[in-house]
Parts: sequence; C-alpha cells; structure tokens
Amino acid sequence: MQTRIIPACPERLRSARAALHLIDGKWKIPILIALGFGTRRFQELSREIDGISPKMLSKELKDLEENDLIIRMPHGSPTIAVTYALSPLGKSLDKLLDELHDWGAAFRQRLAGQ
Amino acid sequence: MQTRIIPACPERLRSARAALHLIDGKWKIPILIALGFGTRRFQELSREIDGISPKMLSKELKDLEENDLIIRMPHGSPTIAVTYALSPLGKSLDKLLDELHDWGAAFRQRLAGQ
DNA sequence: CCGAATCCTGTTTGATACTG
DNA sequence: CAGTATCAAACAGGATTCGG
Repeated sequence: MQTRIIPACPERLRSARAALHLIDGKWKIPILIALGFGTRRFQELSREIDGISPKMLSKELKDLEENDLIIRMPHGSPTIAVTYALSPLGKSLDKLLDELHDWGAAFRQRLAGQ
Repeated sequence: MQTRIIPACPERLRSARAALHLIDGKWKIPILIALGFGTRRFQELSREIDGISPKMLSKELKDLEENDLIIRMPHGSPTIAVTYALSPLGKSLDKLLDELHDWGAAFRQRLAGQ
C-alpha cells in the first residue's frame, strides 16, 4: 500500500480538534457521562466521580458551562443548592460517549482475557 | 423510543476512563486520525499535524506503541526510515473517531452559523 | 532522516483548609 | 452545600542540540 495524502485528512483533523478543545481536561468526559444519567448536584458529582477535588470539579464545570455543554441551575431559597444538567449541545454528545463506552468496555475485556 | 437499558453510571465511568487513558494527550487523536488514512513516516506526520514538535511526536508515538494502538516499522538499509501504521486495536477506534469527526464538524457549522 | 537528551518555562493538578 | 484560597508538585510543551 502506498502512502498518499488524502484531502479529507486535514478536514478531519480540524473537526477533531474543534471537538477535542471542548472536552479536553481530565474530568470533563466523566462529568458529562455522569450528567448523562440525569441532573446532579455539586456534591453528588463529587462523590460519583472518584478522585476529583472540589477545585477541579468547580473549574471543569465552569469550562463546560462556558462552552454551553452544561447548564447550571441555582435554586436559592432554603439552603443554597445548585444542580447541573446537560444542555442540548451536551446531549448531542451521547453517540460519541456511547462509542467511548463501547470501546472502553471491549478494551477492558481484552485486558481481562490476557 | 422508550427507556432502554442503560449501563450503570459507575460502570460507564470506568470504561470511559480505561479508554481515555490510552488516548489522552494533546496529539494522540490527531496522530490516530492521520494514520487512519494510511501509513505515515515520521516527517509526514510532522508536516501533517500542525504545530507538533518532534519531541511531542516522538513521545506520543511511543505511548501509542506501548499501548498497541500503532505499529512501528523501521526499515533499515539506505537511509534510516520508519513508518507507522495503525494496529488492529488502533483500527478498532475508527467508529469512535468517526463520531468525533461528525460531532466536531457539526459544531464547527454551528459556530459558523452564529 | 529519525529521533534522543537537555534545559527551561508555564500550565495543570492535587491536598487541604476555609468561607458564606 | 457549593464552592474559594493557598501552596506545592507534577506535567506539558517548546527550543535547541546532538547522534546513528
């Protein structure tokens, strides 16, 4: 097989970069996955995502909100409470996250089989 | 569509983490995309992936090889030459990369429309 | 041509304590 | 409960040089 440069490659690289820019960082994908199961409070995310510190959770939530992937909903009255949910754009990542899960699951099986 | 059976959140988080661990780093996805279009030499990758330094390219290629996502093929005699190709495991990422591309392309359109 | 080895800098991340 | 503040450690990444 010969090596040749196909025009589609640069386009693909650009699109991938655009996507990666929104979801990079160690904790963004885990957060999006957790929110894919339903809205969550700060503490719930904190407990659900193993190893994340409040500082990182706060930062990544802020990044995600800036990019319109999630929605922050403070509801004020009795005690302070904030819930986070996927935005429509965030929800549109579901196929991608499905693929990620499928591949990861297959890979883990492969490891287990060795 | 009614509710389908969704894998539990913690399981999903674990699988995603396993997958992410193999492909994290700024340049691994771009490298995998480029190799998805055919085998490449070091210099070709260097030119094709905008902004990467030899050091990073070298490091990321090594990581990818250690995780069996790519195959390094040195062919020695006249001048030293090395080509890189996707391994079967690397090829199995194609659906995921397709999704990434589709989502990124849609997102770029969305930006352009604004 | 394909990297390895060094040096250096800025960013990211972590642990923990603290605030309204 | 939902975050901030602070300090330190780890890492990413660039520039450059060198060698097979």
